[in-house]
Amino acid sequence: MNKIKINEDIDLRNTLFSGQAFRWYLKDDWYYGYINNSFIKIRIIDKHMEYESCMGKPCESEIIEYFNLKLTYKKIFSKIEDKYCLLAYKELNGLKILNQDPWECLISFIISAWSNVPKISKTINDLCVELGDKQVIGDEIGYTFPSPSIISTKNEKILRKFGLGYRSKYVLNTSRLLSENLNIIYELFEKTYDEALNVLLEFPGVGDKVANCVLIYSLKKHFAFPVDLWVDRILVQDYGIDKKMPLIKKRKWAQNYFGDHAGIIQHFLFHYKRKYNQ
DNA sequence: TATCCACCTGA
DNA sequence: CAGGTGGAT
Repeated sequence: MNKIKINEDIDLRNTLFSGQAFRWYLKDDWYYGYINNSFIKIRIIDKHMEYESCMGKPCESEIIEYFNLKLTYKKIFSKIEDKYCLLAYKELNGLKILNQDPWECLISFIISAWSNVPKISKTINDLCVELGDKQVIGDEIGYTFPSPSIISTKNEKILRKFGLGYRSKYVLNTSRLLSENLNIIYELFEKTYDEALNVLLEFPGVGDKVANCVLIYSLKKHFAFPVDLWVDRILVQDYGIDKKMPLIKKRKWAQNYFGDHAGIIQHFLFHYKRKYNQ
């Protein structure tokens, strides 16, 4: 059994089921999912993460990167005085913001538009089962997330069968744009938040919310701040922001208020609101 | 620039 | 009605 020593607390349930990733599931005390598009099972026992993957992928360094284990949350929140942030941090200790694969993340959040977590997960899973490659760990079967060139060979009608609905043409056209050169999104790691945001907004089905999700959940832009329905409620109900304020203004207000790690704070507030508040 | 609404689908 | 976007006004 492979093991990684864990220094900070990790809460796998809150981390993997807080709406930032959609393909993890729990079975027999193990969490099954994908890191860099490779099937893996993990669990935490006595300050160690135990894992089993297929043929050495993902490797230890990829897992550490995926869970952002080098980032010290305590340090980030020690500079925060806001009471809601501190409450969410206290209640959700061990929640991590993941570094997912940007391509899968981009398509997943395009699919997430005006939907709900169970349906998003089902749709993505159907897509992978139909178009991805099979991977096996023990008795469990997994499927990789299909590449842009594979999705590009399909048409809107086929994608609708997977339950994508009107998002089908967004997924198809975004895939087509990236099928020639997927590097366009991996190059965003090197770009600033604003530059990367503007590149993402060019893709069909990607607005300010989806782009900011991709930036915070896969491209390590901690300043990114997705304003969805729940975060909007938080800003209006808890921070007294005018409900009528346009979405982008709300986002900028929050980034200014919360600072460099606004996106990380956002995820704590978001998950806390969903879990404990109405 | 700011508001309005169609767009798939399943609970 | 649900974790938006794009197009029109």
